[in-house]
Amino acid sequence: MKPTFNSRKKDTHERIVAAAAHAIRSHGYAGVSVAEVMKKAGYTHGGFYAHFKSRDALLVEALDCASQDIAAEAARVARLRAGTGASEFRCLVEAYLADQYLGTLENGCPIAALAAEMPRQSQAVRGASMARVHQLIAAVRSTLPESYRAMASVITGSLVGTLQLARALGDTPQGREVLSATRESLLRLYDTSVPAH
Amino acid sequence: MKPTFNSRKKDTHERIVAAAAHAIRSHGYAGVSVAEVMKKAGYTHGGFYAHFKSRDALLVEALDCASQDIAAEAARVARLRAGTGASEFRCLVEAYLADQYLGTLENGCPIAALAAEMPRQSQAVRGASMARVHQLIAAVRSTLPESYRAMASVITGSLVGTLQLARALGDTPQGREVLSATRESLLRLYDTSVPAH
DNA sequence: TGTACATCAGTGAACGCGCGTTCACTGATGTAC
DNA sequence: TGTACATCAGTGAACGCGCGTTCACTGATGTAC
Repeated sequence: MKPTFNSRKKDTHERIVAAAAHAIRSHGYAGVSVAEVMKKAGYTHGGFYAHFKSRDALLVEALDCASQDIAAEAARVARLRAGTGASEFRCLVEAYLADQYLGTLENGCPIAALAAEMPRQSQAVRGASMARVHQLIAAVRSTLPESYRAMASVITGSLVGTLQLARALGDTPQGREVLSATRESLLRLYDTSVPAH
Repeated sequence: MKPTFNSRKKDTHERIVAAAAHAIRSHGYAGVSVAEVMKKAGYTHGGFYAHFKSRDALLVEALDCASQDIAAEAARVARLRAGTGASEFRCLVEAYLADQYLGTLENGCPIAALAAEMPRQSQAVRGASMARVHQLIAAVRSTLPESYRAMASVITGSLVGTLQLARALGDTPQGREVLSATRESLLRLYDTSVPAH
Protein backbone atom coordinates (compact mmCIF):
# COMPACT_ATOMS: atom_id res chain seq x y z
CA MET A 1 0.00 0.00 0.00
CA LYS A 2 1.01 3.57 -0.56
CA PRO A 3 -1.63 5.29 1.49
CA THR A 4 -0.07 8.72 1.76
CA PHE A 5 0.21 9.56 -1.93
CA ASN A 6 -3.20 8.24 -2.80
CA SER A 7 -5.00 9.84 0.11
CA ARG A 8 -3.22 13.15 -0.31
CA LYS A 9 -4.41 13.45 -3.89
CA LYS A 10 -7.89 12.29 -2.94
CA ASP A 11 -7.96 14.82 -0.12
CA THR A 12 -7.00 17.61 -2.48
CA HIS A 13 -9.60 16.50 -4.99
CA GLU A 14 -12.30 16.54 -2.34
CA ARG A 15 -11.23 19.92 -1.06
CA ILE A 16 -11.50 21.37 -4.56
CA VAL A 17 -14.92 19.81 -5.09
CA ALA A 18 -16.13 21.09 -1.70
CA ALA A 19 -14.99 24.62 -2.57
CA ALA A 20 -16.78 24.36 -5.90
CA ALA A 21 -19.92 23.01 -4.21
CA HIS A 22 -20.10 26.21 -2.19
CA ALA A 23 -19.15 28.38 -5.16
CA ILE A 24 -21.87 27.14 -7.53
CA ARG A 25 -24.49 27.93 -4.90
CA SER A 26 -23.07 31.36 -4.15
CA HIS A 27 -22.29 32.43 -7.70
CA GLY A 28 -24.13 30.06 -10.04
CA TYR A 29 -22.60 27.85 -12.70
CA ALA A 30 -21.67 30.90 -14.75
CA GLY A 31 -20.05 32.68 -11.81
CA VAL A 32 -17.59 29.92 -10.93
CA SER A 33 -14.01 30.28 -12.18
CA VAL A 34 -11.39 27.56 -12.00
CA ALA A 35 -8.78 29.92 -10.57
CA GLU A 36 -11.04 31.19 -7.82
CA VAL A 37 -12.17 27.71 -6.76
CA MET A 38 -8.55 26.53 -6.57
CA LYS A 39 -7.63 29.58 -4.52
CA LYS A 40 -10.55 28.99 -2.11
CA ALA A 41 -9.43 25.36 -1.78
CA GLY A 42 -5.91 26.55 -0.95
CA TYR A 43 -4.07 25.73 -4.20
CA THR A 44 -2.80 27.45 -7.30
CA HIS A 45 -4.79 27.11 -10.49
CA GLY A 46 -2.15 25.14 -12.42
CA GLY A 47 -2.83 21.87 -10.63
CA PHE A 48 -6.48 21.82 -11.60
CA TYR A 49 -6.19 19.62 -14.68
CA ALA A 50 -4.44 16.87 -12.77
CA HIS A 51 -7.80 16.40 -11.01
CA PHE A 52 -10.47 17.24 -13.62
CA LYS A 53 -10.80 16.79 -17.34
CA SER A 54 -12.40 20.21 -17.69
CA ARG A 55 -14.27 22.94 -15.85
CA ASP A 56 -17.53 21.17 -16.76
CA ALA A 57 -16.33 17.98 -15.07
CA LEU A 58 -15.80 20.01 -11.90
CA LEU A 59 -19.32 21.45 -12.15
CA VAL A 60 -20.79 17.94 -12.31
CA GLU A 61 -18.87 16.78 -9.23
CA ALA A 62 -19.66 20.03 -7.41
CA LEU A 63 -23.39 19.58 -7.97
CA ASP A 64 -23.21 16.01 -6.67
CA CYS A 65 -21.29 17.18 -3.63
CA ALA A 66 -23.72 20.02 -2.92
CA SER A 67 -26.63 17.60 -3.24
CA GLN A 68 -25.04 15.22 -0.73
CA ASP A 69 -24.42 18.16 1.63
CA ILE A 70 -28.04 19.16 1.54
CA ALA A 71 -29.30 15.58 1.84
CA ALA A 72 -27.13 15.11 4.94
CA GLU A 73 -28.44 18.38 6.35
CA ALA A 74 -32.03 17.27 5.68
CA ALA A 75 -31.37 13.96 7.44
CA ARG A 76 -29.88 15.83 10.41
CA VAL A 77 -32.94 18.07 10.72
CA ALA A 78 -35.26 15.07 10.40
CA ARG A 79 -33.40 13.26 13.20
CA LEU A 80 -33.65 16.31 15.46
CA ARG A 81 -37.39 16.53 14.96
CA ALA A 82 -38.11 12.83 15.20
CA GLY A 83 -40.36 12.20 18.15
CA THR A 84 -41.75 15.75 18.27
CA GLY A 85 -44.80 14.51 16.38
CA ALA A 86 -44.18 16.86 13.45
CA SER A 87 -44.99 15.32 10.07
CA GLU A 88 -42.25 14.67 7.56
CA PHE A 89 -43.92 17.25 5.37
CA ARG A 90 -43.73 19.92 8.05
CA CYS A 91 -40.04 19.14 8.65
CA LEU A 92 -39.34 19.47 4.94
CA VAL A 93 -41.15 22.78 4.53
CA GLU A 94 -39.67 24.35 7.64
CA ALA A 95 -36.16 23.16 6.82
CA TYR A 96 -36.28 24.17 3.16
CA LEU A 97 -37.80 27.60 3.73
CA ALA A 98 -35.80 28.46 6.86
CA ASP A 99 -34.99 32.15 7.33
CA GLN A 100 -31.28 31.32 7.56
CA TYR A 101 -31.14 30.76 3.79
CA LEU A 102 -32.17 34.34 3.08
CA GLY A 103 -28.78 35.77 3.95
CA THR A 104 -26.44 32.97 2.91
CA LEU A 105 -26.51 31.33 -0.47
CA GLU A 106 -23.63 28.90 -0.16
CA ASN A 107 -25.31 26.29 2.03
CA GLY A 108 -28.81 26.15 0.58
CA CYS A 109 -30.37 23.88 -1.99
CA PRO A 110 -28.31 23.77 -5.19
CA ILE A 111 -31.44 23.45 -7.29
CA ALA A 112 -32.83 26.72 -5.98
CA ALA A 113 -29.49 28.33 -6.83
CA LEU A 114 -29.05 26.77 -10.26
CA ALA A 115 -32.41 25.80 -11.79
CA ALA A 116 -32.63 28.72 -14.20
CA GLU A 117 -29.11 28.08 -15.51
CA MET A 118 -29.60 24.37 -16.11
CA PRO A 119 -31.08 24.60 -19.62
CA ARG A 120 -28.01 26.53 -20.81
CA GLN A 121 -25.35 24.08 -19.65
CA SER A 122 -23.34 21.50 -21.58
CA GLN A 123 -24.92 18.09 -21.96
CA ALA A 124 -22.93 16.58 -19.08
CA VAL A 125 -23.90 19.31 -16.62
CA ARG A 126 -27.49 19.35 -17.84
CA GLY A 127 -27.75 15.58 -17.40
CA ALA A 128 -26.47 15.69 -13.83
CA SER A 129 -28.77 18.64 -13.11
CA MET A 130 -31.85 16.84 -14.45
CA ALA A 131 -31.13 13.85 -12.23
CA ARG A 132 -31.01 16.13 -9.19
CA VAL A 133 -34.31 17.76 -10.14
CA HIS A 134 -35.96 14.34 -10.35
CA GLN A 135 -34.39 13.46 -7.00
CA LEU A 136 -35.78 16.56 -5.29
CA ILE A 137 -39.29 16.00 -6.66
CA ALA A 138 -39.09 12.37 -5.49
CA ALA A 139 -37.97 13.47 -2.02
CA VAL A 140 -40.94 15.82 -1.76
CA ARG A 141 -43.26 13.12 -3.09
CA SER A 142 -42.07 10.70 -0.41
CA THR A 143 -43.37 13.02 2.32
CA LEU A 144 -46.90 12.94 0.88
CA PRO A 145 -49.61 10.31 1.42
CA GLU A 146 -50.19 8.12 -1.61
CA SER A 147 -53.31 9.83 -2.91
CA TYR A 148 -51.67 13.30 -2.82
CA ARG A 149 -48.49 12.46 -4.68
CA ALA A 150 -49.64 14.20 -7.86
CA MET A 151 -48.98 17.40 -5.90
CA ALA A 152 -45.24 16.75 -5.65
CA SER A 153 -44.48 18.96 -8.67
CA VAL A 154 -46.46 21.96 -7.51
CA ILE A 155 -45.00 21.74 -4.01
CA THR A 156 -41.42 21.32 -5.21
CA GLY A 157 -41.86 24.24 -7.56
CA SER A 158 -43.27 26.28 -4.75
CA LEU A 159 -40.31 25.54 -2.45
CA VAL A 160 -37.72 26.33 -5.12
CA GLY A 161 -39.49 29.38 -6.49
CA THR A 162 -40.38 30.89 -3.13
CA LEU A 163 -36.84 30.59 -1.82
CA GLN A 164 -35.60 32.40 -4.90
CA LEU A 165 -38.19 35.16 -4.69
CA ALA A 166 -37.50 35.68 -0.99
CA ARG A 167 -33.75 35.80 -1.62
CA ALA A 168 -34.30 38.32 -4.42
CA LEU A 169 -36.07 40.53 -1.87
CA GLY A 170 -33.15 40.00 0.50
CA ASP A 171 -32.87 39.47 4.23
CA THR A 172 -35.54 42.11 4.85
CA PRO A 173 -39.06 42.13 6.30
CA GLN A 174 -40.44 41.59 2.79
CA GLY A 175 -38.20 38.61 2.12
CA ARG A 176 -39.03 37.00 5.45
CA GLU A 177 -42.72 37.71 4.87
CA VAL A 178 -42.66 35.81 1.56
CA LEU A 179 -40.99 32.85 3.26
CA SER A 180 -43.33 32.73 6.24
CA ALA A 181 -46.47 33.25 4.14
CA THR A 182 -45.46 30.32 1.94
CA ARG A 183 -44.61 28.08 4.90
CA GLU A 184 -48.01 28.80 6.43
CA SER A 185 -49.90 28.32 3.17
CA LEU A 186 -48.24 24.97 2.47
CA LEU A 187 -48.75 23.67 6.00
CA ARG A 188 -52.36 24.83 6.20
CA LEU A 189 -53.01 23.23 2.83
CA TYR A 190 -51.51 19.99 4.06
CA ASP A 191 -53.40 20.01 7.34
CA THR A 192 -56.77 20.72 5.75
CA SER A 193 -56.41 18.49 2.68
CA VAL A 194 -54.56 15.44 3.87
CA PRO A 195 -56.55 13.24 6.22
CA ALA A 196 -55.37 11.12 9.13
CA HIS A 197 -51.75 11.96 9.71
CA MET B 1 -37.83 70.43 -34.30
CA LYS B 2 -35.16 68.03 -35.42
CA PRO B 3 -37.18 64.85 -35.47
CA THR B 4 -34.90 62.66 -37.54
CA PHE B 5 -31.79 62.86 -35.38
CA ASN B 6 -33.70 62.42 -32.16
CA SER B 7 -35.86 59.55 -33.35
CA ARG B 8 -32.95 57.75 -35.00
CA LYS B 9 -31.00 57.67 -31.77
CA LYS B 10 -34.11 56.71 -29.82
CA ASP B 11 -34.81 53.93 -32.32
CA THR B 12 -31.30 52.58 -31.92
CA HIS B 13 -31.55 52.77 -28.16
CA GLU B 14 -34.79 50.82 -28.17
CA ARG B 15 -33.41 48.23 -30.55
CA ILE B 16 -30.44 47.63 -28.23
CA VAL B 17 -32.71 47.36 -25.19
CA ALA B 18 -35.02 44.95 -27.01
CA ALA B 19 -32.08 42.74 -27.97
CA ALA B 20 -30.89 42.79 -24.36
CA ALA B 21 -34.40 42.01 -23.09
CA HIS B 22 -34.29 38.78 -25.11
CA ALA B 23 -30.68 38.06 -24.15
CA ILE B 24 -31.14 38.29 -20.37
CA ARG B 25 -33.96 35.77 -20.58
CA SER B 26 -32.01 33.40 -22.83
CA HIS B 27 -28.64 33.67 -21.13
CA GLY B 28 -29.20 35.25 -17.71
CA TYR B 29 -27.67 38.47 -16.42
CA ALA B 30 -24.26 36.80 -16.29
CA GLY B 31 -24.50 35.47 -19.84
CA VAL B 32 -25.15 38.81 -21.52
CA SER B 33 -22.20 40.57 -23.17
CA VAL B 34 -22.27 44.11 -24.49
CA ALA B 35 -20.66 43.11 -27.78
CA GLU B 36 -23.13 40.32 -28.46
CA VAL B 37 -26.17 42.45 -27.65
CA MET B 38 -24.93 45.19 -29.99
CA LYS B 39 -24.33 42.64 -32.74
CA LYS B 40 -27.83 41.17 -32.28
CA ALA B 41 -29.25 44.69 -32.48
CA GLY B 42 -27.34 45.27 -35.73
CA TYR B 43 -24.56 47.59 -34.53
CA THR B 44 -20.89 47.46 -33.61
CA HIS B 45 -19.97 47.47 -29.95
CA GLY B 46 -18.20 50.81 -29.97
CA GLY B 47 -21.41 52.83 -30.03
CA PHE B 48 -22.73 51.29 -26.86
CA TYR B 49 -21.56 53.95 -24.43
CA ALA B 50 -23.27 56.70 -26.34
CA HIS B 51 -26.51 55.06 -25.17
CA PHE B 52 -25.75 53.60 -21.73
CA LYS B 53 -23.61 54.63 -18.80
CA SER B 54 -22.55 51.04 -18.21
CA ARG B 55 -23.45 47.40 -18.81
CA ASP B 56 -25.47 47.47 -15.58
CA ALA B 57 -27.56 50.38 -16.85
CA LEU B 58 -28.43 48.24 -19.88
CA LEU B 59 -29.44 45.34 -17.63
CA VAL B 60 -31.86 47.59 -15.74
CA GLU B 61 -33.49 48.85 -18.94
CA ALA B 62 -33.55 45.34 -20.39
CA LEU B 63 -35.40 43.98 -17.37
CA ASP B 64 -37.96 46.78 -17.59
CA CYS B 65 -38.43 46.09 -21.30
CA ALA B 66 -38.81 42.34 -20.75
CA SER B 67 -41.36 42.99 -18.02
CA GLN B 68 -43.38 45.23 -20.33
CA ASP B 69 -43.20 42.56 -23.05
CA ILE B 70 -44.60 39.95 -20.74
CA ALA B 71 -47.25 42.25 -19.30
CA ALA B 72 -48.43 43.03 -22.83
CA GLU B 73 -48.48 39.33 -23.65
CA ALA B 74 -50.50 38.63 -20.49
CA ALA B 75 -52.97 41.35 -21.45
CA ARG B 76 -53.28 39.86 -24.95
CA VAL B 77 -54.03 36.41 -23.55
CA ALA B 78 -56.54 37.85 -21.09
CA ARG B 79 -58.36 39.65 -23.90
CA LEU B 80 -58.51 36.47 -25.97
CA ARG B 81 -60.08 34.54 -23.14
CA ALA B 82 -62.45 37.25 -21.99
CA GLY B 83 -65.99 35.99 -22.38
CA THR B 84 -65.07 32.30 -22.31
CA GLY B 85 -66.02 32.23 -18.64
CA ALA B 86 -62.53 31.23 -17.53
CA SER B 87 -61.45 32.87 -14.28
CA GLU B 88 -58.58 35.35 -14.24
CA PHE B 89 -56.70 32.83 -12.14
CA ARG B 90 -57.10 30.07 -14.73
CA CYS B 91 -55.92 32.42 -17.49
CA LEU B 92 -52.86 33.32 -15.46
CA VAL B 93 -51.90 29.74 -14.66
CA GLU B 94 -52.44 28.46 -18.18
CA ALA B 95 -50.60 31.37 -19.74
CA TYR B 96 -47.66 31.28 -17.33
CA LEU B 97 -47.17 27.53 -17.45
CA ALA B 98 -47.79 27.09 -21.19
CA ASP B 99 -45.85 24.29 -22.87
CA GLN B 100 -44.43 26.77 -25.39
CA TYR B 101 -42.06 28.15 -22.73
CA LEU B 102 -40.34 24.79 -22.32
CA GLY B 103 -38.39 25.06 -25.54
CA THR B 104 -37.83 28.82 -25.80
CA LEU B 105 -36.37 30.91 -23.03
CA GLU B 106 -36.25 34.30 -24.70
CA ASN B 107 -39.92 35.19 -24.50
CA GLY B 108 -40.88 33.89 -21.07
CA CYS B 109 -41.12 35.59 -17.71
CA PRO B 110 -37.88 37.42 -16.87
CA ILE B 111 -38.29 36.60 -13.19
CA ALA B 112 -38.31 32.87 -13.87
CA ALA B 113 -35.14 33.35 -15.92
CA LEU B 114 -33.34 35.64 -13.48
CA ALA B 115 -34.58 35.13 -9.91
CA ALA B 116 -31.61 33.08 -8.72
CA GLU B 117 -29.14 35.66 -10.06
CA MET B 118 -30.83 38.67 -8.49
CA PRO B 119 -29.11 38.51 -5.08
CA ARG B 120 -25.68 38.66 -6.77
CA GLN B 121 -26.26 41.78 -8.85
CA SER B 122 -25.14 45.37 -8.33
CA GLN B 123 -27.43 47.53 -6.23
CA ALA B 124 -29.06 49.16 -9.26
CA VAL B 125 -29.92 45.86 -10.91
CA ARG B 126 -31.00 44.32 -7.62
CA GLY B 127 -33.30 47.24 -6.92
CA ALA B 128 -34.99 47.00 -10.31
CA SER B 129 -35.27 43.24 -9.89
CA MET B 130 -36.90 43.51 -6.47
CA ALA B 131 -39.50 45.91 -7.83
CA ARG B 132 -40.39 43.37 -10.53
CA VAL B 133 -40.71 40.57 -7.99
CA HIS B 134 -43.14 42.68 -5.98
CA GLN B 135 -45.01 43.46 -9.18
CA LEU B 136 -45.40 39.79 -10.10
CA ILE B 137 -46.62 38.82 -6.64
CA ALA B 138 -49.11 41.71 -6.78
CA ALA B 139 -50.32 40.58 -10.21
CA VAL B 140 -50.94 37.08 -8.88
CA ARG B 141 -52.62 38.50 -5.78
CA SER B 142 -55.01 40.52 -7.93
CA THR B 143 -56.42 37.33 -9.47
CA LEU B 144 -57.36 35.95 -6.04
CA PRO B 145 -60.50 36.68 -4.00
CA GLU B 146 -59.83 38.92 -1.01
CA SER B 147 -59.77 36.20 1.64
CA TYR B 148 -57.24 34.10 -0.29
CA ARG B 149 -54.69 36.80 -0.96
CA ALA B 150 -52.27 35.46 1.65
CA MET B 151 -51.67 32.66 -0.85
CA ALA B 152 -50.16 35.03 -3.44
CA SER B 153 -46.59 34.20 -2.33
CA VAL B 154 -46.95 30.45 -2.46
CA ILE B 155 -48.67 30.58 -5.84
CA THR B 156 -46.14 32.98 -7.36
CA GLY B 157 -43.30 30.83 -6.06
CA SER B 158 -44.97 27.79 -7.51
CA LEU B 159 -45.33 29.37 -10.96
CA VAL B 160 -41.74 30.59 -11.05
CA GLY B 161 -40.22 27.44 -9.56
CA THR B 162 -42.25 24.99 -11.62
CA LEU B 163 -41.40 26.71 -14.89
CA GLN B 164 -37.71 26.48 -13.98
CA LEU B 165 -37.89 22.83 -12.98
CA ALA B 166 -39.79 21.92 -16.13
CA ARG B 167 -37.27 23.82 -18.28
CA ALA B 168 -34.43 22.05 -16.51
CA LEU B 169 -36.02 18.76 -17.57
CA GLY B 170 -36.31 20.12 -21.09
CA ASP B 171 -38.98 19.89 -23.76
CA THR B 172 -39.54 16.21 -22.95
CA PRO B 173 -42.41 14.12 -21.57
CA GLN B 174 -41.02 14.67 -18.07
CA GLY B 175 -40.82 18.42 -18.47
CA ARG B 176 -44.34 18.64 -19.88
CA GLU B 177 -45.58 16.34 -17.10
CA VAL B 178 -44.23 18.69 -14.43
CA LEU B 179 -45.96 21.63 -16.10
CA SER B 180 -49.31 19.92 -16.56
CA ALA B 181 -49.30 18.39 -13.06
CA THR B 182 -48.71 21.84 -11.57
CA ARG B 183 -51.38 23.47 -13.72
CA GLU B 184 -53.91 20.85 -12.62
CA SER B 185 -52.94 21.04 -8.96
CA LEU B 186 -53.23 24.82 -8.87
CA LEU B 187 -56.55 24.88 -10.71
CA ARG B 188 -58.06 22.07 -8.63
CA LEU B 189 -56.90 23.83 -5.50
CA TYR B 190 -58.55 27.03 -6.67
CA ASP B 191 -61.79 25.35 -7.69
CA THR B 192 -62.16 23.43 -4.43
CA SER B 193 -60.99 26.16 -2.05
CA VAL B 194 -62.31 29.38 -3.47
CA PRO B 195 -66.07 29.72 -3.29
CA ALA B 196 -68.43 31.45 -5.66
CA HIS B 197 -66.45 32.46 -8.70
C1' DT C 1 19.64 3.78 10.42
C1' DG C 2 21.42 6.33 6.34
C1' DT C 3 22.02 7.49 1.62
C1' DA C 4 20.68 7.67 -3.56
C1' DC C 5 17.12 7.53 -6.44
C1' DA C 6 12.19 7.58 -8.41
C1' DT C 7 7.67 9.30 -8.15
C1' DC C 8 4.32 12.66 -8.80
C1' DA C 9 1.17 16.42 -6.45
C1' DG C 10 1.27 20.94 -6.81
C1' DT C 11 3.60 25.51 -8.84
C1' DG C 12 3.69 29.40 -11.75
C1' DA C 13 4.53 31.30 -16.32
C1' DA C 14 2.46 31.33 -20.64
C1' DC C 15 -1.13 30.74 -24.57
C1' DG C 16 -5.12 32.70 -27.16
C1' DC C 17 -9.52 34.63 -26.32
C1' DG C 18 -13.48 37.52 -25.09
C1' DC C 19 -14.73 40.75 -21.72
C1' DG C 20 -16.14 46.00 -20.41
C1' DT C 21 -14.73 50.32 -21.56
C1' DT C 22 -12.46 54.38 -24.18
C1' DC C 23 -11.67 57.25 -27.98
C1' DA C 24 -10.15 59.34 -32.41
C1' DC C 25 -12.50 58.93 -36.58
C1' DT C 26 -15.99 58.84 -40.55
C1' DG C 27 -19.65 59.86 -43.21
C1' DA C 28 -24.59 60.50 -43.55
C1' DT C 29 -28.00 63.91 -42.09
C1' DG C 30 -29.56 68.48 -41.33
C1' DT C 31 -28.81 73.81 -41.40
C1' DA C 32 -27.42 78.44 -43.36
C1' DC C 33 -27.19 81.32 -46.98
C1' DT D 1 -32.51 74.88 -55.84
C1' DG D 2 -27.51 74.48 -54.83
C1' DT D 3 -23.36 74.76 -52.21
C1' DA D 4 -20.45 75.02 -47.71
C1' DC D 5 -20.47 73.95 -43.26
C1' DA D 6 -21.82 71.83 -38.58
C1' DT D 7 -23.60 68.10 -36.09
C1' DC D 8 -23.34 63.74 -34.14
C1' DA D 9 -24.76 58.53 -34.49
C1' DG D 10 -22.24 54.81 -35.29
C1' DT D 11 -17.34 52.57 -36.47
C1' DG D 12 -13.39 49.97 -35.35
C1' DA D 13 -8.88 49.82 -33.16
C1' DA D 14 -7.04 49.71 -28.74
C1' DC D 15 -6.56 49.26 -23.41
C1' DG D 16 -5.99 46.22 -19.32
C1' DC D 17 -7.98 42.24 -17.31
C1' DG D 18 -9.53 37.58 -16.12
C1' DC D 19 -10.89 33.49 -18.32
C1' DG D 20 -9.93 28.09 -19.42
C1' DT D 21 -6.25 25.42 -20.53
C1' DT D 22 -1.24 23.71 -21.13
C1' DC D 23 3.21 22.54 -19.65
C1' DA D 24 8.08 22.50 -18.05
C1' DC D 25 9.46 22.60 -13.43
C1' DT D 26 10.22 21.82 -8.30
C1' DG D 27 10.55 19.79 -4.14
C1' DA D 28 8.40 16.90 -0.66
C1' DT D 29 7.26 12.03 -0.09
C1' DG D 30 8.19 7.27 -0.46
C1' DT D 31 11.30 3.15 -2.03
C1' DA D 32 15.63 0.38 -2.52
C1' DC D 33 19.63 -1.12 -0.74
